[in-house]
Amino acid sequence: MSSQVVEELQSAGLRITTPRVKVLEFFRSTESRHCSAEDVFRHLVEEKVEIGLATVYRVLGQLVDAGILTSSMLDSTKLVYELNQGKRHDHIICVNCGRVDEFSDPLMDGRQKAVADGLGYVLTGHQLVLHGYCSACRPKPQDPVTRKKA
Amino acid sequence: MSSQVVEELQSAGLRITTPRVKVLEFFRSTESRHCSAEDVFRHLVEEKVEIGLATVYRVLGQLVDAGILTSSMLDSTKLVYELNQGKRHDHIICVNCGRVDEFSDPLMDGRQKAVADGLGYVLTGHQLVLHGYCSACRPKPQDPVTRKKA
DNA sequence: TTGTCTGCAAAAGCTTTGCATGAAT
DNA sequence: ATTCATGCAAAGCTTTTGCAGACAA
Repeated sequence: MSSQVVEELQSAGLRITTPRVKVLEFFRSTESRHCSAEDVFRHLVEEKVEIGLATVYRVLGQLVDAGILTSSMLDSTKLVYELNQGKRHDHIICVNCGRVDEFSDPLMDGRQKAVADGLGYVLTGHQLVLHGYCSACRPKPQDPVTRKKA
Repeated sequence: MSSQVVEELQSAGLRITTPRVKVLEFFRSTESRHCSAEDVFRHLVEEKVEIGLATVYRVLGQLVDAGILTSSMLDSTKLVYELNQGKRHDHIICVNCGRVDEFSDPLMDGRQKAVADGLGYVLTGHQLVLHGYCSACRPKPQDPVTRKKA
């Protein structure tokens, strides 16, 4: 049980409990940055951690409140959580394979602020997800289907 | 029963039924452009229309498929529907009073495409909602709370 | 008539909550 | 010893689906 994780929980004012440690360790160890509550739950159950789904939801909420995780609605059906690495970002998701990439673009932020201003609003935040075909899924020039006959 | 609505349904290839007519007439008559299924259902029930919530959902889906309505997730808990007035747009919602405004900004679209390109994606769509304080809800210069003492 | 639609009730999918037990400090 | 957290089951919300009866064309 990583002491880094323990310290992180303590400085967030959270008691050290198995569910909290395991959930946070999971995020620190997994390749897949974006996980739903169900994803986390299944992973932990596979690792023989005794935990309830309701607890996973509760812990995820606490970690978000503590600023350790962030959550976002990537697909309009469920929340996904990821480690908060400081820099705010938005997501782009491949409509074919589900791959998710992150980005942050000051010029886009500027446009959002300008649009809000123009409508008399003081911008406080936004929710943005781009959809498209990632480089692996989009038709390529040398693709048989799209290549023109000689 | 408006013949305009009837024609609209017919050219969409939909049979003329009471639920379809009533739902569409509701959108053509209401001030509030953005309504959830529940909103539509309650309004119709108040007007003594005999209709089931499941039917409202089915009809809304059909009208969206027909391009007569569009739907969007403004608050991450439920879909809202609105008349499709041709021009694509995004929304900005007041975090205080819930007011919704619409906008469309070519420069912002340009940034989205540029960002997608930069990540190797072919952009196909997006989901965007801005959040902020509308002109009525934001602190104004002459506001007692914010005005500096002389 | 015939194929489609409706209403109702039940179910599905994600998330939250009530409650008694159990663990952390 | 207290206080807080957990697990389970039940409930909440939005949306979908199964089905028998009802309706449009």
